[in-house]
Amino acid sequence: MESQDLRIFKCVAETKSLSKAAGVLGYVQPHISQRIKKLEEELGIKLLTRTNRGVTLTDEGGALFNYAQRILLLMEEAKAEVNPNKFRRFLIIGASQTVSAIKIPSLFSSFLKEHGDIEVKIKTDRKQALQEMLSYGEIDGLFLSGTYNEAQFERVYRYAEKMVLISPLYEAREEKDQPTLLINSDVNCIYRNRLLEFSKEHHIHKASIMEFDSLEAILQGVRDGLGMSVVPASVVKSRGDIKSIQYQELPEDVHIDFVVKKGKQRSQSLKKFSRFLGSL
Amino acid sequence: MESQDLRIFKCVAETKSLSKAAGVLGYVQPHISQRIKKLEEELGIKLLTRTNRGVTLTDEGGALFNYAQRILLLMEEAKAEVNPNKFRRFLIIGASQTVSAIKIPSLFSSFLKEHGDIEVKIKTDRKQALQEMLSYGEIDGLFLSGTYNEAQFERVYRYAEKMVLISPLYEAREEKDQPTLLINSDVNCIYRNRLLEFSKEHHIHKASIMEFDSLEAILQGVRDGLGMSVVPASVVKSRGDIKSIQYQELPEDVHIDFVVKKGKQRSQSLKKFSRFLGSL
DNA sequence: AGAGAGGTATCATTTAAAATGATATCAGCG
DNA sequence: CGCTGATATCATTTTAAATGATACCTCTCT
Repeated sequence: MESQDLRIFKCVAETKSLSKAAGVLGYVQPHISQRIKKLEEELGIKLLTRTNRGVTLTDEGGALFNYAQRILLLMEEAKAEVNPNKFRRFLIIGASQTVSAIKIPSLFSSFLKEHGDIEVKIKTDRKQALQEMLSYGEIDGLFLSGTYNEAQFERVYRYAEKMVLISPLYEAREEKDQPTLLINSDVNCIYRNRLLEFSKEHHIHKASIMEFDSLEAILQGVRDGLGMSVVPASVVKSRGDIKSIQYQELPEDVHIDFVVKKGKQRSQSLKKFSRFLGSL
Repeated sequence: MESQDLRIFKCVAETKSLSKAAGVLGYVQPHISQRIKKLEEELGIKLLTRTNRGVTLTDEGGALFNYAQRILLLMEEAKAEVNPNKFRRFLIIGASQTVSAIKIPSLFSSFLKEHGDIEVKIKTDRKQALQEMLSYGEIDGLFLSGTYNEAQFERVYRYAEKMVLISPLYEAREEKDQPTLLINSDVNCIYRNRLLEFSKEHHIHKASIMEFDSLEAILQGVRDGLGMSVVPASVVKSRGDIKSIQYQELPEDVHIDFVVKKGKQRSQSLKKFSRFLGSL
């Protein structure tokens, strides 16, 4: 009985299927079938009852499953103990408010479904501060948009997001010559810059500007008729805000990049996360 | 990192030597060297410091050693839990008083040096009773001498032992026509029978007979001048009894056999014990 | 009843890893 | 200096893992 047998068996127990387990582990189904068979022969006991729609654990299989979990966890722990830098099981990922608010929650929830043993922390800060953290190794990776220090960082994933210009509904709108611009206080924020650009394009010169450091505050400001802003499309689309806010899609996409430090040894967890992003 | 790597590493840590570990595990030395090297590369850390006379653990190696012990123990536990009959880690061995007194202690002490995880119990009883126990599966194996039920049992090991006729020193001897015979109360005891045979050979017909069920009692009886007996040579040789007892080696050896039940599935522990006996 | 979907089992074959054998290297010791 | 007793390297063999093709079973849908 090798630890690999336990990994395979654990996966079979969890998926309740030889073929599903094969899929998850990246093997071909007959291999799983044979490994389990061999394990059963070695232990001298049936671990699974095979049915035409999957398998279920026998009592002994259940007992082995418990042990398998404990043993495999201990092996992970051992690796983490011996070389914490390489095998630690948590990730610290940086992201701006706008990115973290929208994409991150769903992203990590599906990541964690596959890798339940990895802990994830999100650090939200200004783009510049986050880059410094990544540079000093305080965080493992960083979601950002726009330019970044390409000498130091390396992009491992990119996705595109629509931007929308949001403004108050007519009823809520305050009466003024020029609208107020509600922007993020981070001077590197791509949405902030897009809004300022937009105001130039439309010759809104004397607009008053309010800075916020939270996305929620900006949205509430728009709802209350305070002024207009630019945010990721998914912010308004994923909420009930469609009724309380008027929005208009901007023609170009914003690209969100996930970058890591160049040259640095990547932890197992970071590798898994990168692989996960690549598989999307 | 596979469990096999941990087994190898554990053995290296215990023997403090790659070549010794290779010997113990039945591998060739370069293989151990490569496995450890690969493990170190995988973990990204040195586990051993190599010297010209063996190896010592680094701090990280020590940490891994702790985990390895726990993990491997858990794996043994898992097997024992899933199929207790096959993987239980204790043996119950039967032996007559005469055998158990002499050979067993040293035998098991060296067996346990190699297999510290196996528990051993010795059951001492009459030869017939022990054979019944073996037949009913109450014991795993049995040391005996002379004939046994060959249809049911199978010999896996045999060793020869000298017999000695012991008698009191001249000073202690009681004055009688015929000596008293001190014999084991087990009618199947080979020493008992040898003594009775001896007495016939020497035409000692009217000897009085005393039966004892303990070897110690017989020895003490001889010391006290009560009479003569036949015991394994090692009994008198391994003690300080050479001065208090007079002895004479008998010409033929007695053969002690270790037998197990035919056809029965042998537990891992029993297999290990048989292999150990074979290696003597 | 027949065809298809979705699962497991079997088996011959390929591929990768374990294990070996021969040999090199290094340090200590008489 | 040459021997001993240890580890390292490397080409080779042997063994085990993994695959691909295919068979088989049972349930479902038409």
